Amino acid sequence: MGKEITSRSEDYSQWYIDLVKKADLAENSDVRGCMVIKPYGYSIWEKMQQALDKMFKDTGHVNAYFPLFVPKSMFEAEEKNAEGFAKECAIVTHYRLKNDPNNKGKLMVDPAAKLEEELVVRPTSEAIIWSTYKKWIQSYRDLPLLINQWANVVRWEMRTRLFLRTAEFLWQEGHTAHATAYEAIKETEQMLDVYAEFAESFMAMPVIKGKKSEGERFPGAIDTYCIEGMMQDGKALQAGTSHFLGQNFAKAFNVQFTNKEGKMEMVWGTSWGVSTRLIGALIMAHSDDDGLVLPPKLAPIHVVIVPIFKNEAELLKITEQADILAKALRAQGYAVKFDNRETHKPGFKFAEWELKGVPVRIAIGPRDLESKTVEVARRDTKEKQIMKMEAVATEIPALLNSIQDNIYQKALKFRNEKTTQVNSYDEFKKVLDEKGGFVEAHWDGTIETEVAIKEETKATIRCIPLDAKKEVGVCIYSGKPSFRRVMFARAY
RNA sequence: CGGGGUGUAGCGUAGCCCGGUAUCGCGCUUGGUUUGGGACCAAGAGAUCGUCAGUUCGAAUCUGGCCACCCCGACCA
Repeated sequence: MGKEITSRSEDYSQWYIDLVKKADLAENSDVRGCMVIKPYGYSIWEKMQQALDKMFKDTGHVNAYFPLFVPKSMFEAEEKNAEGFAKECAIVTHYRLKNDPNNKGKLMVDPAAKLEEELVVRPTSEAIIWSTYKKWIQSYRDLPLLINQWANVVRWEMRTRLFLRTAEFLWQEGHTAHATAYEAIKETEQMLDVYAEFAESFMAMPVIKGKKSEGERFPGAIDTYCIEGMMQDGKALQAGTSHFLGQNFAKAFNVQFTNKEGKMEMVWGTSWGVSTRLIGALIMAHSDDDGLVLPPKLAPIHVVIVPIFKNEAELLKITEQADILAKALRAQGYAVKFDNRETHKPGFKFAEWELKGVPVRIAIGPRDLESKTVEVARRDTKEKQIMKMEAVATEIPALLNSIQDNIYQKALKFRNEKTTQVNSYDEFKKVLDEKGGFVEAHWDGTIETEVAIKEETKATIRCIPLDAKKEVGVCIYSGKPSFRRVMFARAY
C-alpha cells in the first residue's frame, strides 16, 4: 500500500528513515543536509518546547534572541570554542548578488560586495552572547543573568540524518552568568536535572546523568554534563548537555563585575541545550514496526475517534455521540481528533493513526450506538477493549496515564537489560559486538586510553555517571588503577 | 576529502549489456459499488528518461564532461 515501513530487525536505520517519512514528520529538503520539518513533526517539537519552556521559566529563566551571525573576530575570541567548531562553520563573505553579464538570467556574487569581516553563521551562540553580556554586567547586582533562546544553528556536518544530525537544526540554548563558581555549578547541575526530568517524565525515556570525559567535553567548557539515552538498537544517544564554562568566556570577552567588596572579578558562566534531535530520540526509544509510538504527554493528538458508518444518517448519529465524548475529554485538556473523512475506510484510518503514534483510538459504529459502548485501542500494546460510553470521560485519562507509564517502564527495562558490567577488555569487546548497550567498565582516566578504545571498538565513554559508586578496580585497557566505573557505548 | 553506488511521472521501479521516444505498482482524477483492520470494478490524467556535449538516419540505452543525491570510511557539543 506504499505505507509499509522496513522492520527494525531487517534494517534498523532504514526503519528509522521510513518511519520519519511515512509518519509525516520530516523529509529531506532540496538543500544538502537540511530537513523540512512537516506539520505533524513540528507539532511534536512544539509540545517539547511548551514543556521545556515552562520548566525554564519555573527555574527563573527568561527568553531573549541574539543574532544568527557572529563576526569572525568575535567568534575566535574563545580559542578552544572556536577551534572546536571551526571545521563545521558556514561563513558569509558577501552581501550582494548581481546579474551575470556572461550568463543571461543568472546571478553571480558581486565581488564589489565583499564584507570587511566575514560573518560566521552561529554553530552555537556563546560568543555573540558573552560579547553582549559584557555590556549588561557591571555589578554583582546585575547577576545572575538567566537567559534562554529558542533558535536555529548551523553545523556543516559531513553526514546527516533526519533529526539526529542535520546541517541546520532547531534548539534552545541557555546562557547564564553568575557571581561565583559555586552558583554556576549549581545552575549547570540544575539544568541537567531539568533535562533528565523532561526526558523521563515527558519523553518517557530513562536517561543516565553524568559528566563527559575530557575528550568528549564541549569546546570552551570546564565541565560538560549530559544525559544519555538508550535506543532500541543498543546504541546510546546524547539527549542533552549542560556546560560549566568557568570563567573561560568571561575572560575571552572581558566580562567583569564589581563584587560586594568593591573588587573586580570575572563572571562565571554556564550554557545548556537540547535540540530537535530529541525527536529522533523519541522515535528510536519507543516506536515499533507499525510506526510511531508517542508518549501521551508529547502527543499532538491524544485520542482519535474513528466513526464506522455505511451512510450519512449513521455518520450523523455517530457524530452526535463523538461530539459528546470529545467535548468531555477536551474539557480535561486532551487533544481529540474526530476523523470523519468520508474518503477513507476505517481500516485505513486505523493504520494511519497507528503510524502516527496517537496513543488512544476510539472506534464508534452502529453496534456501539445500540449497546452504548465504544471500542478503545491503545497504541503502545495494541490492546483493545470495549468501554461504556459513560465511562470514557473518566477512564481515558487514566488509560493515557497508564500508557505514559508503561512506555517508560518498557524503555527502562530494556535499558537495564542492555547495561552490562565487564571486567576485562575481551569481555568488553564481546559484549559490544554481541549485545550492545551500555557497558560499565573501569577506566584509568586518561585520554590516551579513551582514544585507543574508541579506535579499536568504536565505543566511546558516554559519561561518568553522577551516581557512580566508589569502587576500586583496574582499567580494562591499561590495567592501571581506577576507582569507579564509567559508561561506554557505541553512540549516534 | 578517500572508496562504492544511483539519477526514468508525486513516490517506488522495469527497460540499458544487444540503440527504434517508455513497463509495472502505489498515489492522483471521474463514475459506480463498498465501509467493524490499509476496498473493488471501470475509465482517465500525469515523463522534454539529472544535465551538457559527442557518435548515429535515430540515444533512456553507446562515449565523454559536469551536477546532484545516497551508502561505507574519515569527521560529528
